[in-house]
Amino acid sequence: MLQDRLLETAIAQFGQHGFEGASTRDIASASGTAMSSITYHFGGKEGLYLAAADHIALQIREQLGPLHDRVDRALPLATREEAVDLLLMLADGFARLLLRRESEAWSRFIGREQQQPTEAFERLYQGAMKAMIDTVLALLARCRPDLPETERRAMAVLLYGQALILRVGRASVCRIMGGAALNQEDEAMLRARLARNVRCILSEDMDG
Amino acid sequence: MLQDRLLETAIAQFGQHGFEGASTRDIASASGTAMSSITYHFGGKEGLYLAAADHIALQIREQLGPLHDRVDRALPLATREEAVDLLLMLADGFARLLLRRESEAWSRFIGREQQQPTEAFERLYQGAMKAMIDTVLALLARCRPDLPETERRAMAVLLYGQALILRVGRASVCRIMGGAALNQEDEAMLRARLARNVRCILSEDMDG
DNA sequence: GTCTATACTACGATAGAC
DNA sequence: GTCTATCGTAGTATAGAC
Repeated sequence: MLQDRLLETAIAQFGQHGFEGASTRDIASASGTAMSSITYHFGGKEGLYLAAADHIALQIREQLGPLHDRVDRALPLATREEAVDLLLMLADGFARLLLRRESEAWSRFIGREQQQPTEAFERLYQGAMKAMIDTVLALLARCRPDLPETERRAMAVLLYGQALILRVGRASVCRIMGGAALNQEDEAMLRARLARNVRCILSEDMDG
Repeated sequence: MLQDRLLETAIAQFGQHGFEGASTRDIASASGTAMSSITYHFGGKEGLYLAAADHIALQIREQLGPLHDRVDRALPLATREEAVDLLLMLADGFARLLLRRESEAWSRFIGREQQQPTEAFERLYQGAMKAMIDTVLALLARCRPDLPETERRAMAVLLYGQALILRVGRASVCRIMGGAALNQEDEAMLRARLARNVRCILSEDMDG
């Protein structure tokens, strides 16, 4: 489908060069069509950009939806220990997603929006991120009822950062791990260490 | 100084719009000069970009240098507990830097280079990041001699992520904390929680 | 629906006046 | 050193053919 091809190309190009750096001519020709198709289907460059954001939100929902649903269903009846396990599952699912090559294109797109939010960020947030964050906060409330709400929110932020760095700071991550790219063992170790961190933080001495 | 004014403007504009999105005309006029000054002083757009990267590395060294030196000097004689405290100091210094408004401009610049490394990343890494990472790894070796080297590197990555999210994922951080911007209490809580996470991870049960 | 042709704007580089 | 003027290229948008 022409529209989908344009969207995929747009995500890659906008992610790589930014909104202003990407050119509609290039996006169109890389999709095997003429530039004016973009005007026709999306109304222009900006319409294409927003449609790309919606497309990304949809992809993320498709990727994490099943896992997310499973966690949401299990949450109401979960004990504290089960909630810890659910959060570990969710964190690992997210980490796996961010380590996959396929996430590179759209994560660049999101990365730009994080630092420079436009209307597209609102679509990404409402379309994909909000539900996930709410679930994480609910899980944290179950795991650490001893902490004030604000501190649990801070925990969610820092947890999010530990996963996000795997994609957003990839250049540094490779340097720190000591190679040009991440190999299988690096990825396994990062995921394992993330799990240990989460477990450790969630089971921290509750007098604290 | 005209050069410095151009560099400051360039960091802001390159960070905001990317290399291709930023225009030398705009950078020049925002610096109160003509575009051809860029050609004269930096040889062109690319020269300005690389000089901007060097300028950022210098700024970071100036900001974190004193703290970093203090830690480096204390490290050789530090006990495990003292090493934990040194790492906490370093992490908090980094977090404070990333929470400051001034870090916004150059962090956007670095953020782009992280996902799309060019020669500028090499300069940033060699000029500012490498020394910091080495110190963190040395501190981790002191704190957690029980862990294999690779796992300590993974720890460094995840620690780095927890600080970096404060700047790089700011839009999400604000949403999670529940406001349009971070207020004093949010920042204090994020820093406190980061410290608790670090202490918790470093003092984790050493059986493994 | 998709393409070609064209209009208009803005870009970076460069030459030359001061 | 800094500015103005100009050149060639590349950007988006749009009208109209098919």
